[in-house]
Amino acid sequence: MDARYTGLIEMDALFYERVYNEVAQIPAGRVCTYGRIAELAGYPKASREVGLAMSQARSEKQLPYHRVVNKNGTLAPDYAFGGKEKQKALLREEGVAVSDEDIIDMRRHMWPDAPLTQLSFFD
DNA sequence: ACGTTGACTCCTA
DNA sequence: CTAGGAGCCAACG
Repeated sequence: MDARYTGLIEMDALFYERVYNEVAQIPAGRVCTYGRIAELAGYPKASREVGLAMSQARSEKQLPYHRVVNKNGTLAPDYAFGGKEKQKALLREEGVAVSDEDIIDMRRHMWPDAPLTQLSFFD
């Protein structure tokens, strides 16, 4: 445990490793949110750090980080992929429905599946 | 050591 | 739909 950390995260390298591990498991045609990845990595409030991890992952690791989107179903900012069109194209190739307004239908593509208790009785 | 800054999320208005 | 604020926490200057 590195003393310089506030103590909430056990070890940055381990957290990042878990994040990459989870991202790698997102199936093609599905997407996941930063917050959900953070939860799966065992650190529920570190959604921003997941984004940081993505920005640092870059090319060496071959991660499907285009499948990580924010909770509203909107795409990453332009500078991340060199334009939203890039990420949109990647997702559409995999069968993810991205609207022309760059919105993903999260109810349909979210991975893992949302808890059943969240599903409406009237859907 | 401290202020700022994010590939974030949540809540209000 | 937008706008602002708060909470979040590692990274960076």
